[in-house]
Amino acid sequence: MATIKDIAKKVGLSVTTVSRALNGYDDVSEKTRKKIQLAAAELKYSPNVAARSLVTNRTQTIGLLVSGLNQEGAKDHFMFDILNGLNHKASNAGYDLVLFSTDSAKQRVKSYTQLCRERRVDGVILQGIRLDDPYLQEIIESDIPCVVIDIPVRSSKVGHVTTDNRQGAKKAVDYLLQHGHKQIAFMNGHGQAHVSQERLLGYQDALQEAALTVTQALIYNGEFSEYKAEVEALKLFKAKPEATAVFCASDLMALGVMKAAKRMRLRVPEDVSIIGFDNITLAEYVNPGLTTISQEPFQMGIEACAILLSLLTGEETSKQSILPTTLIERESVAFVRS
Amino acid sequence: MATIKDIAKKVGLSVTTVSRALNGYDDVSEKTRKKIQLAAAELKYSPNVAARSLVTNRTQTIGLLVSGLNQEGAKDHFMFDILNGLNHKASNAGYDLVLFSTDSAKQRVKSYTQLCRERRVDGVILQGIRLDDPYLQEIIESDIPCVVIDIPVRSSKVGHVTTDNRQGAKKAVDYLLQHGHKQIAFMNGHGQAHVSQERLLGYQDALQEAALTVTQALIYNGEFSEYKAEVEALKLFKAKPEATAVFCASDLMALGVMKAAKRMRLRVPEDVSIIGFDNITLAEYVNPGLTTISQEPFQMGIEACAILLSLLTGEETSKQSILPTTLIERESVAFVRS
DNA sequence: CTGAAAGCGCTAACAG
DNA sequence: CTGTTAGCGCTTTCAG
Repeated sequence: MATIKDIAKKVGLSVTTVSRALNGYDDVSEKTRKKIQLAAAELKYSPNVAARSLVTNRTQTIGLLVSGLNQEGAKDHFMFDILNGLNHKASNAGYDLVLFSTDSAKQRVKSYTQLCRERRVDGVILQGIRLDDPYLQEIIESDIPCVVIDIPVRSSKVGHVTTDNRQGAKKAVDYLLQHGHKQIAFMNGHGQAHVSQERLLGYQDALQEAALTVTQALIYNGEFSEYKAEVEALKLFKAKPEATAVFCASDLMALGVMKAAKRMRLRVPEDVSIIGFDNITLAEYVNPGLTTISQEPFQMGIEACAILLSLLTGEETSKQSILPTTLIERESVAFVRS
Repeated sequence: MATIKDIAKKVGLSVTTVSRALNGYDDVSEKTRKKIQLAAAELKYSPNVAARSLVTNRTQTIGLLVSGLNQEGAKDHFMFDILNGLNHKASNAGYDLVLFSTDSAKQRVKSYTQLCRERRVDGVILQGIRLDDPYLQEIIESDIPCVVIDIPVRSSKVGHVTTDNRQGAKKAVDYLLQHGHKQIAFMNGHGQAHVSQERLLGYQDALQEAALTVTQALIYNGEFSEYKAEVEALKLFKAKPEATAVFCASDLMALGVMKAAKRMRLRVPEDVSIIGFDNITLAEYVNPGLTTISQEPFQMGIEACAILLSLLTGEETSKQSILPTTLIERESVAFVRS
């Protein structure tokens, strides 16, 4: 593999000049630059980024640190869409993405900070991390520029991007309210997700605004899992047959709830209305079509990358971004039967 | 950021000893090793992989080179599943994944070989590359170990993994034949995909075995796009109303064909039977459920990584892997009306 | 406009 | 068991 030295030898110049010519410095005559570029091409030269970053201390690499990357993620394509947005923005800015995935097993070996330091990533984007994650605090407090998705953290070297979950949840419940529902159950995710906390607040906001009382017995946790939600919904439908609607904190869970309804011989939306959150692809294809609150993971990826990039350049911009939601009307919500 | 030198200074030993202690060489006393490890922890030392790879010439990094990574890919989660399998295997082997994504625009700037050389990836996995890709040949002929997905290449430093597409396609058409269909259309992808070529062969095999003639007028190309397939299917249904079944080279295209059928007021499966390929998540949720040939992208990722790893260690194993398919029966195929 | 020299952090002979 | 030395490929003062 040709090095800068080989080029220098070939054209009879010093490595310094070659380096500067190739990096576009203007203190080199166009004539020699041409000569050097030609030689570089002939030798099929590629710069060695390892050598470069050893001296510059920058790697032009962004880490993507994901917890719980697995096949489940194919159904809700949240992670994939974020990756896409990230990649889109990052590659345009000349950065490459390196993927760090962890799970509870691997965490014990290396902390997130370790992972990032070893690879000397210029910055990192965190996704799918729980609030009680043992390594979250450490990396936030480190000097590694990072932006975390769906956890509101605030510090000089940390940004975050999330969806307006509270508002989104309120929209969903308001919509149910407008359809005459008064006994509205809530299938939430779990307590260690910030989005769940927010969506719970939105649920409460809506009910309170409608002068309805929030009853704990109508709130379940489906752990963001389709199957778990189905199991919980079965309990719900048995314990609270008076519930005429359920707001689900994710579309995947909404699918689980629909399955439960079917098993209980409850028709959607005639007997029970269901509204989801996310607007995953399945929501559109499923029968009946799932009414839901859409969020934009692709855009989140874009924004996350933009914030990180500004963190890297030291540019003074907003370090947070909260994206709006929109209600997507389909067929899973109906007016309550009188 | 602490270096090996800082540790050496702190414990009063040479950098060599520190290096060897940390890398688990056995020619260092357990006592000094302990001391060094302690000092390393205290200084929050992380090895600098750039420096290391500069001398070892290995980066412990695998490149994943994808063409056409975009949001469409969320629906068929092929890429995501592969990524998952890859990541699973790679991270267990101590490799990190770096993502290179290209599209027709970016390709002109840097060849795949360039990309890989600069980052000095130890090996690379190629996915989503068309047969007529201008840079495919170059990287295959380079000395970079690589394994390509869904293109059969054979050379000492190149492996490949794919699905038994010909056999899979034959299964699909056989199944249609068993249901009495004789006028079977084929919605293929495009000519620059090896899988399309194979699936076409499988389609022909089945028809010939049944002593039916293959008529070009029943074969369309949907470019693996849902929308394009819908448009083409509309033409098909108009031009060839005698067709009672269509085999689609991807589930996504099958969905497009279903939409076209609906627009033509053709019922699936009563008026027209449809069978897909891939077994994407949607296939199960759609109505009617889509009968299809399943392949295992996650497993492909695993195998691809395994082959690459063996290429890296120079281990002598098979450099190719062809995965079997299975027929998934759902509701989109019926017996032909007599 | 060009070159010499130092050094980024690490590993790897080779001695002792 | 430990240390000396050289060098990976590159950028970056500092001189000329």
